[in-house]
Amino acid sequence: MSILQKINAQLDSMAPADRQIGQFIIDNPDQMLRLSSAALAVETGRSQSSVVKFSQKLGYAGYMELKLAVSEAKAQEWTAPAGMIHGTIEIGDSYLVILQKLIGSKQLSMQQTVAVNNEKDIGIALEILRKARRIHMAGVGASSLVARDFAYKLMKLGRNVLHDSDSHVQMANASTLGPDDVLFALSYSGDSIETLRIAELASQRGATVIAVTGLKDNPLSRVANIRLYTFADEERVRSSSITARDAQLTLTDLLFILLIQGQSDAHEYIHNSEVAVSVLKAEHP
Amino acid sequence: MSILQKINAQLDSMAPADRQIGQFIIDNPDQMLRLSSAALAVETGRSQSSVVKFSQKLGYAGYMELKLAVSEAKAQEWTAPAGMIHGTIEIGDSYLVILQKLIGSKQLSMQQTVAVNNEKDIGIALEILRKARRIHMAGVGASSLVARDFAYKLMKLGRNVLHDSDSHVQMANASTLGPDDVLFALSYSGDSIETLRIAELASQRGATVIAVTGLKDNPLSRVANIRLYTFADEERVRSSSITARDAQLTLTDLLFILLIQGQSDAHEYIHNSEVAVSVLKAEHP
DNA sequence: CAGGCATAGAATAATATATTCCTAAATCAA
DNA sequence: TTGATTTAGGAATATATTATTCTATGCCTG
Repeated sequence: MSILQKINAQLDSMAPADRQIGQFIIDNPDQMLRLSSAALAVETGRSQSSVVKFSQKLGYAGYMELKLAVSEAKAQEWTAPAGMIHGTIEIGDSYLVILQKLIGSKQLSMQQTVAVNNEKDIGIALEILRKARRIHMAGVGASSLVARDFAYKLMKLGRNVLHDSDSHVQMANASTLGPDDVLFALSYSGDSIETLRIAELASQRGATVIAVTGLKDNPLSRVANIRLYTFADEERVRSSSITARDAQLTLTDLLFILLIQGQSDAHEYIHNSEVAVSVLKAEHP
Repeated sequence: MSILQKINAQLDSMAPADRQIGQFIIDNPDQMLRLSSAALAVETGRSQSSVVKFSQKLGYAGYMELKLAVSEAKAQEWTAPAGMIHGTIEIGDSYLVILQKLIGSKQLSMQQTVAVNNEKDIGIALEILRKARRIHMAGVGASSLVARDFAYKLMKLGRNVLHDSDSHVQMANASTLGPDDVLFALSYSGDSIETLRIAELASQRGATVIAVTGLKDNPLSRVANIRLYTFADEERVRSSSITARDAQLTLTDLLFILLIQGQSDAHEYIHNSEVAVSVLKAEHP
């Protein structure tokens, strides 16, 4: 939690002088960075000592430390954008605000997604993907596109991957899975009926099931042997699965990169696939 | 460019005292933030005044300003990760380093992509998409997935969109386009032969062509009426089109959000599509 | 209503920063 | 080579900033 948010949260339980100082900092963090404690006191109509005490009450050694904390918070704000930190994208929003909210929530989803999966689980999933005789990707709707993207990438590494956007075909394929095979199932809600049934079938047939779902408890991850999670910032970009898709892509990209790391001939494979595709490029660019 | 990089770049052309101070700051930025000018002088074996002068030579009013700049740079480092700022993901990299490099380059691509397209061009593209009788999406390989993702989204808004992953089908469809129609063509390189031919055909038939390509000059954007650009940080995540795809998605997501903003019944459409899909969800989650 | 307690400003002490000044070394010109 | 001139860089100092202590005031509680 950034210092600005922290101040904001505590604002109500503060004494008048502190509240006034805190409010000013929240409203004008940039200006505050250029003010000395005395100057800030003048701006807020309070005393210089109150400013210092304010800083100390927040747990900092003094005003200077507070300034550093604010500067840091400001710098991270472009990452998780300015002002209305928890705003949904609204009808009246300006172009710039929409931009910031969109980028901000995309970034948040990405960061949280890598944060909620610990290295150990990722490592286990990698090991399973490495050893798999055959990998089957399951996912419908938006998740189908992520499944396909991941499938393409694994194919580039020479892995034996199967994916079809038609869930009936997926189901038929799942019926051929065996103990050495892996089902990689994607569903943000974790309760898409087709994906769930496919996972159940794969599980019955002894295949290892890796489920990539949202954080809350869901049927799909209950079926799975390995559970990986995605975090989507639905708060800000409501009514579209943009961030859920970004989170899934972040996770599959990470797995892909890590697979490359562990496969010594990976770059060779990728190079070959690029050369092959380049035949289909225009000759004079 | 961050202040740490700037110092690093100028290091060679600095006088001994300044070089020593600069080196210390580059090596221990965290520590530096907690040191006073005098304390830093002791650490580096130089005088306090040299520290202040060092700050001023870099263009800051004084030591305090330099500290703020360093703090900011440090804070942004998690965004564009630590240390080897221009490193590709290497074989020996640790899990954390890979994570940082991956997230960092994803974020960079997103930020740069919104930065390279000015509001005016985006606005024109939106207007064209709004007025289009029919929108045809073209794109092969990884771009095909982005095209499909964007197509799904526009369908949710009730727009008349066409996409098929098979380039022959795309070409056949393009042959039916007319002056009121729009071809939305995606290709990072801008020289995928199929996409290019489809765009040429669409253009001949009088359709408006919107091209989404990388920044460098390319055949596809030359054919187009409207040129939008994507920025991919291929530097760090080499040998895969991860960031190029992220950039394309960022751009199409932005267009989608902006279309929603300008269409009063958009949320209704989306709501209806969600209700419709929810029939396919498991009943007891 | 007295005593304790919290608030907050004034005054002051302590620190930190910026400037000035000075010296020694380096560079340059004749 | 030598004297003039510049430059680097530290010591000293002036200034500014920050932190602490002290005190007045109001407020609550017993």
